[in-house]
Amino acid sequence: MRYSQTFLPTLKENPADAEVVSHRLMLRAGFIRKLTAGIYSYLPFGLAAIRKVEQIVREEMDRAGAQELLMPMVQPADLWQESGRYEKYGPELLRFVDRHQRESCLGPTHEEVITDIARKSLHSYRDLPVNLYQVQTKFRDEVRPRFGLMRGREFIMKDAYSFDVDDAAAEVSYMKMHAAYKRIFTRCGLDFRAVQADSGAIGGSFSHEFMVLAATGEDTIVYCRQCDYAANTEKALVRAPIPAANPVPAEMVRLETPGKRKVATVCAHLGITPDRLVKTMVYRADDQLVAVLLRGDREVEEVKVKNLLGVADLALAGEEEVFAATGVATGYLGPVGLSLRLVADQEVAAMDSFHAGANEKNFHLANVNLARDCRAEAVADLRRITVDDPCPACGGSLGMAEGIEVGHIFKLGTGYSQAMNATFQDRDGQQRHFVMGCYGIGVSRVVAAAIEQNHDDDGIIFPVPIAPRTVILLALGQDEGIATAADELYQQLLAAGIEVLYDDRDERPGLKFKDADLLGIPYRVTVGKNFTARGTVEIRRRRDGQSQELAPAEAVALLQQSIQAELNR
RNA sequence: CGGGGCGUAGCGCAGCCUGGUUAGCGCGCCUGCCUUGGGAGCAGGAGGUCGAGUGUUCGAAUCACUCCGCCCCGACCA
Repeated sequence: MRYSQTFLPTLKENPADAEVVSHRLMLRAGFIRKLTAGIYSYLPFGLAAIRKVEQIVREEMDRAGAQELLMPMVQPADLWQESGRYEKYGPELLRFVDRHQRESCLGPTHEEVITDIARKSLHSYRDLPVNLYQVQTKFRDEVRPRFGLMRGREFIMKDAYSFDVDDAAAEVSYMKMHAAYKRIFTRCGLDFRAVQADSGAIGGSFSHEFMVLAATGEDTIVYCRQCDYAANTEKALVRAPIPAANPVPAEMVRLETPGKRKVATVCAHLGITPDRLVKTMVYRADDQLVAVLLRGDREVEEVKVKNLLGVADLALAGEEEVFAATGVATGYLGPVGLSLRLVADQEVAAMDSFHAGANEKNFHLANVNLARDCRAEAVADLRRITVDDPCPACGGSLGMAEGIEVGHIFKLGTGYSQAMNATFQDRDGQQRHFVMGCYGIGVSRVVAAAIEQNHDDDGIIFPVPIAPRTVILLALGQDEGIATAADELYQQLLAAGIEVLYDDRDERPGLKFKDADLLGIPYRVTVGKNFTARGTVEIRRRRDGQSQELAPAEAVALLQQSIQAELNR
């Protein structure tokens, strides 16, 4: 492919509305263009990278025994009403009516459609197991699309759905996908972690997220330095603390703390450390106010609170709201005699005594004991895990990292098959519900994540397997001999089966180098002054800038070999 | 949805507060010369409903109101 005939509109300057690296670079490298908020066109090179990922995904899904199909994007509302999600899904589901006034929606995911297919066409246990997948554009009307392809409203996703006769078989399907996902992301050349996304309420872990490690990740994960435990921090369980040695505290004491409302200032005033103070955070959980008790030096993990309370909405309540409900200004709130629902972190329950607000302006209490002095309706793990906590699995030491979620697999069980009455007949003639699993990969996000993880100040640094082209050939200068040699080398590279972008443009060297770096093509071959002088061309690796001078024929052989080696990794 | 910011040429911006010639600058684009190993130089040129509407005014990119769009920060997810 000749650059002079390629649609590759690179930008010298940074687009104003792109903050994140991958977004900025994809725009600058001419990979994508925005149509409207969260909706992008994929230009030829952006599409090429996406196709590379898709190809790897297809190969590995097929290898794992899954079969590709393609389902509609427009879906009738009644299917969603059947599963109950038409109400539950919320505004992220884009709804509309067609000319016949039929309610419809754009598919954000395809459990309903696939379950409908299964119930109509899978009738016997002999038909199972089945795993069907598609690579398709999804639409989710995200509250807040951002970061280019990282969180678009329209995005390309591979989604797979498995159908099994029972739990054990479903687990086998699940493990196959887990293994396939590992292969996929490894083959893409990404540094990733598979993390637990749910902590085994059913006696095992049946949901994993696949995280590409990158500083700009939206999620934080914890991992163990001793064992293979890894989890999204939101879901990482904190080990229950050992209860205090002396469970019989002294009597409560009222202490004056004038104007001291923050943990730090209260502690300084009282001469204690934050781990001796318990803070009372008030949340609005759906429509109710709930107080959450937590050690002063800890942070609430809102997902855990949400799960404990079983609510859909959780947000810190405003000061006025809290005052209206309790008559106490925030900063002096405490668990003793508080008129709100009260839940406590397990750590608080394990303390023999602590300091807390007195529910009276300018006063705090000392020697409070949860069991003796407060009426907590629940004690649970409600705080965010820290690197100082022991590994929930083995007690080892933890590390933390930022990650981008590119894949998510989980066992669905019979939720959908029951709601939609999808059954098969088993060996004994019984009708039974399919045990399902579903498995997603954000294909377009994988490309963005790859760039977040692999770039420098000059541009993208693609891993070979997902690079839109593996080699960029530069012809520098007007010299006839150089042009001829470059043309020849181009033909040789093509003949060797190498995907090469041949920069044959009549441009100055600096510009060509800059574009080559920006595009992130793994190998650059330059035919220039050294060819005129010594008959050699330069091969330069984008990742580390390592370069060498070689005769053209040797260059072709070396490239072929290096590329193959990286593809087989 | 709440909070903050921005809409002026393909891209990045100035001009607006303090209304008043043909609305500017850099990059990119076109033509010519020149140049060719890290985004060259010179000369000439094309390109604008100043986001939209309404209003104030003799006069609006500039002031007011309304609407639309986009970006960033918080609650969701591939």
